[in-house]
Amino acid sequence: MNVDALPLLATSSCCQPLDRAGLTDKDAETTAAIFKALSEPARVTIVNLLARSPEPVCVCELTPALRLSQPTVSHHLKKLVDAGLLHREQRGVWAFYTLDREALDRAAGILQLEGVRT
Amino acid sequence: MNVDALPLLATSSCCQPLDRAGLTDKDAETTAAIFKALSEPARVTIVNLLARSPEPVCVCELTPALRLSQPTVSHHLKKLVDAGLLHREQRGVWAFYTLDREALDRAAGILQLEGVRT
DNA sequence: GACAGATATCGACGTTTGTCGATACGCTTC
DNA sequence: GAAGCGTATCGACAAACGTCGATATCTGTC
Repeated sequence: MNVDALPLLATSSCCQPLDRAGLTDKDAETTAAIFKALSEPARVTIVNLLARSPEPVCVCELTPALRLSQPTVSHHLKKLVDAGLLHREQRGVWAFYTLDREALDRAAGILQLEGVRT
Repeated sequence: MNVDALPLLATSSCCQPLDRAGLTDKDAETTAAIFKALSEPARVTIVNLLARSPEPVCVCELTPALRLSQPTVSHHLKKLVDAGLLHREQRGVWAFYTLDREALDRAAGILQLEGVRT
């Protein structure tokens, strides 16, 4: 199986807590790439808009909300899809995007350490 | 109170779930900045090393582990401190760093949506 | 107070990234 | 199949970033 072809958040080693032992260079790279997807204000806003909608959201609705050009919005959407956080769905000429809430959950899991808390 | 002078993860509006309404441009910027701190493999490795240690860790221990130059490691540590994820402690000539586990928890909270799950 | 060692800051460099205009692609309709 | 529309890709550019060598700063020691 070609892991590199999958969205980051679908790979097997992507979502282990940050306090696990034996973190390889590749693991660190994968984890960093996931958070890099969320490291731009425009992409945070996209996730926010999708998180608040129970239905898939059209690009034609995202573009004016972000006040960015259409190619730039498309660029950010691709980054989020590549990271595994969003799903794309074609409806006629329109493209609709959905937030993968489970993927977001798994990303949160990376930040939840296993150690006993006081 | 000058919020800008505080570590990101200590500001009041930093850690609200990503599905809340009324996300401003500034909120998106703050949230993105937090994840940007975790968007580099070297910094992920630093957090991993600190998460696995119950004691503060010396820079002199981090530098060889990261296989990066001392100025570069210092640079990454500063980024993580500025984000509010790490604390710095001076012990003689040595600098020790500690992971702020509560800050990491709050960062995880951003990714945990409040909506009812199916 | 001069010295030695650990860490932070500075300056410079190449790479990556966000942004946009222009253009290509895919779908629907006539 | 031609035209129109929504979206993705391409090419270019400026800004941001990671990296390192050189240097400054701070601390403890003699």
